[in-house]
Amino acid sequence: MLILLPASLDAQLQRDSGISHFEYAVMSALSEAPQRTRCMSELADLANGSLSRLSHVVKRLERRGWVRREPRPEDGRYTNAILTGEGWDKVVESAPGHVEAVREMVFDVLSEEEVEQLRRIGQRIHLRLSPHGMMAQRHGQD
Amino acid sequence: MLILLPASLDAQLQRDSGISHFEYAVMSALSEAPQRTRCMSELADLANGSLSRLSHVVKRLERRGWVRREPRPEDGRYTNAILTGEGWDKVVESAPGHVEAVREMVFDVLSEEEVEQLRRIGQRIHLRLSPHGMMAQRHGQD
DNA sequence: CGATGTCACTTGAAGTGTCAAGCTAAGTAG
DNA sequence: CTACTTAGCTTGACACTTCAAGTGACATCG
Repeated sequence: MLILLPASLDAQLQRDSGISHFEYAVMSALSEAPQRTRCMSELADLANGSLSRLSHVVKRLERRGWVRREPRPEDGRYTNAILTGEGWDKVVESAPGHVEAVREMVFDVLSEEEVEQLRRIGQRIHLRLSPHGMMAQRHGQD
Repeated sequence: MLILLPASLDAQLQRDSGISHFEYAVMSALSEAPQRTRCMSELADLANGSLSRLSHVVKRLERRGWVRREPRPEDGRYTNAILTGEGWDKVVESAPGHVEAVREMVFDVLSEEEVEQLRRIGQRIHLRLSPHGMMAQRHGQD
């Protein structure tokens, strides 16, 4: 399940929208940000990827006209990635299909009770894996 | 969680044993087979990968001395992949660390009850995603 | 003011995955 | 026996990820 589910979700996005799940995550994170803008390192964290990977991907998204980059005015070390109008349209066009796929693959086959159980289980495992979760480990509490 | 867990498991294997999760799955599937032997297409299914990907990976495993290939005697279209002695040792050496990682990341943070819930939930989603699961769905095409 | 350090990011090369095309062995029809 | 089809697998080109090294902007210290 841990292999098939991510692969299936990736495949749906690739098939229906021509983008990878990572690209979707990046554009989606931008679409929810104030000014549709975030700096690269923040974006890398949100999309769960390395800065290097993000840099390559944003270069491709820029080439496709969905994102543009500019240095942050008050500190030139930061690079702001900004979702363009076309990028916004792309997210709006891709999102419903992706959400529907998640519903079909996951929520449709579970009862309401199971959804709640999965939420708790996922939360615990996620907490254990996130950097913060490692801290809490010794004190055995969440 | 769906992003972090596979990534963390991959990272553990890469760090401690120098192999990818897919390579581990391939060698593990061979180690459990009669004669430590399976044909390529069967192996691709078991490891949840394409035949092409498997072919490339087995070529690399062969170069590292962990697997060898030979045509099946009674039907030359099939290629048998066979785990070597060294390959067996590699699996035996890698398995405990990987099993322990899964335990730490998943089972340690869940109660017995939650483990049982996760088993049921995983089974349902897996069934929905596997080719057979699509059939079982009430004739709904997508 | 210049040297040094750090931070945020980019780049190029090497490795890996994917896709389409090709190869060989076995089966089938005339 | 020849021609065609199918099954199982391999290959090569291209795209993506990763890793190590590099760049430029700002901060600090003498």
